[in-house]
Amino acid sequence: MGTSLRDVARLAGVSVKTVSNVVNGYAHVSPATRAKVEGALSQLDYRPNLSARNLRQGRTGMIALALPELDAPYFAELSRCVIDAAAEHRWLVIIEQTGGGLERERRILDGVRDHHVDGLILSPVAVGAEELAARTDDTALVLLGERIYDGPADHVAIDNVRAAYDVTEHLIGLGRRRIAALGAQDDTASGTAPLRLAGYREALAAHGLPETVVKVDRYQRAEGAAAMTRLLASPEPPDAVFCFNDLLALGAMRTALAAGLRVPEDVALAGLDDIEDGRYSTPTLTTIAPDKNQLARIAVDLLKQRIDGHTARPPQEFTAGYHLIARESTMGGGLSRGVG
Amino acid sequence: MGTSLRDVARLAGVSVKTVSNVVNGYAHVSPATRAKVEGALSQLDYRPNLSARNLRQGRTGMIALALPELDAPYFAELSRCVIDAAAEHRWLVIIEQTGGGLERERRILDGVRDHHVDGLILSPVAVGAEELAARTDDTALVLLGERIYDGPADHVAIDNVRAAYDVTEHLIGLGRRRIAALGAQDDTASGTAPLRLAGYREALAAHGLPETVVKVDRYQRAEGAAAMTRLLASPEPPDAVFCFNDLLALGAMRTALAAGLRVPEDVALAGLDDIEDGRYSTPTLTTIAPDKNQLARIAVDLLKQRIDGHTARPPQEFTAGYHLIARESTMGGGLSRGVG
DNA sequence: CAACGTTGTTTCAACGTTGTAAACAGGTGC
DNA sequence: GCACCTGTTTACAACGTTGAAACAACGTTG
Repeated sequence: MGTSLRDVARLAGVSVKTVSNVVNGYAHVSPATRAKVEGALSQLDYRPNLSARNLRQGRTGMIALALPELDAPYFAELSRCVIDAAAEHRWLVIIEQTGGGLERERRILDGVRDHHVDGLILSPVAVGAEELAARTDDTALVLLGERIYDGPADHVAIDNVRAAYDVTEHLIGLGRRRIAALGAQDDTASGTAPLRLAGYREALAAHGLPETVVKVDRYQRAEGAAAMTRLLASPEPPDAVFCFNDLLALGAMRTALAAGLRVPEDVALAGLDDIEDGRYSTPTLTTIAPDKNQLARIAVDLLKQRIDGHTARPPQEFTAGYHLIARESTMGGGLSRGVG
Repeated sequence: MGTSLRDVARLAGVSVKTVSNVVNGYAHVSPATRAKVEGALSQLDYRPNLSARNLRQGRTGMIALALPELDAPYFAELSRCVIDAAAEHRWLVIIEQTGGGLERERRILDGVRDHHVDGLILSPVAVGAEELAARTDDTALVLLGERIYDGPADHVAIDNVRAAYDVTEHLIGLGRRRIAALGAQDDTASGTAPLRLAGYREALAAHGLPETVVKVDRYQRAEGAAAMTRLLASPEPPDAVFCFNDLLALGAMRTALAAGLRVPEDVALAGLDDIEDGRYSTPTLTTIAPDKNQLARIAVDLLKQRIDGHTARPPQEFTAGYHLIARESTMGGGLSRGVG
């Protein structure tokens, strides 16, 4: 359908390969022919056929980004960063949604060849280290956002243990003593939940405080709301809750306010992710802000290295930065409270 | 790199084309050879090379979805629906972010051929009807979510005028009399803003009520917050505000609560989009819920028709359903109020 | 001036797939 | 035995591109 090199070559009166050379910026083309060819190129409005180019070169110029759900704000924001970072390498990004399920994560790991992307950035939830090690596909792979010990692939994340420690210590520093953790998960070996839990425990232990842990199935508002209901029903409700992500925190906040509690006076709340919602909730949400752009950039750059063939290098761990943002849900100063 | 038809053919002792026939489910293959070939296929774990197939067939099996920003919750949720709907046709989706800018929208319209996607679903913001009509690319195109009059492409959206009318009437029905509209835009001919404004005006006119209109540049929380500040500073502040999308409403809510107002007692707020955030804000947000799945499905199906060659059909308009969800930000019953 | 390197251009083959058309086998009917 | 089906399989070419190698024209060097 579109114009091909053949058409351009015919019009310019040169060979197909010469046109190809001009298109690809090959050095040794005489100014005269180059001018001729470029004239023909723009006259016919030539666009290279990527399928053909990819077939010839064995590359597709596309990478896949597989994450649990696009409509979780954290992942949407992260996706945006990845797409932007990939654009710098002239890569297109195909987004796959795993739903956090083992079955679909497996299918994606296994089916990368189907789509013929050059590489895959996976934000794993269910899949574990041995699964990963056993995969037959040798497409470049980078893991994003979870820690899989001794995994067979490069990995980027923030230091989840330290981040959780920092949040907990922030709450302790504000004088809170009954600090609950909301967001633990049924003991999956992988995942960030155990790491965040570890950081929380370390901080409490360092100050000799007791721990309260509430589990959830998924990191969604509804789960946060439900878990908070359980917490408030306990004989000694917490005076602070560290939620393992912002969505849980926003759900918990909804429950607390609806129950007539003041946030943070009666109960302080903190999350992790720094999604935009938390900047506009009432009260605004204290959180850990991972450097999403850095995460995305490192992931993309690592993938690029793998794809370009530096595959000899053993899998490595990379850590992106984060910082604590103290807002009204712990510091107060906001004007919200429940109707007592 | 991967196994090709050639390898499978060699192993099965048949021709390449026979393997191709088996892979593609061609009817006239004897059970014996089919069995042989299928054995070889699974033994070698064959996966078709999409680049080659696409080159041969002139199709890529991918569509592009171009929208302003992936990290606006409405678009993230919509993307999810589009990806799911596209998956039913075995299409992959490449997401392009326009930032709502004219320049990038133009580049995408013009550059579709670069990526060699089979079709494009565009959620236009800046680009107008005449731009669209002038485009040289003949790739299948469906417009999503905005109304471009007499556009040269199929178009899907909800009935924005009626939706805005419904929200406004909802507010009137609750006894509000000073109802402001938040979210008008500098007179761009295209876009949904004029439509929503029209619906708002119709409803007010039907009840002989005065109008107050506040403009914003972008549909983001921060703009909603700022615009609300301006509204509250006026001599006669509104007792209800219809925000043209949920993000604006959440920003406005933040400002109202921070100013010590009770929502909805002092000022009722309504939005449009039904993003998840609004179900967990305090108070929860009254809104119009467009049927996002239906929007996505219609858009994808239309694109499929265009791609499959029913191009003779003139461009059409399609309307997806919506419904009003009355929540605490207008109905009350929530427990949130500012500190008076 | 012969051998050689450089620059500019072309020819050729191949990437993996599938549509077309043709070849082939095994019938049936006459 | 021949023409004629139907079902099954194959050879060939082509999609648009680019690496490798070949070639021609020229300037440099020994």
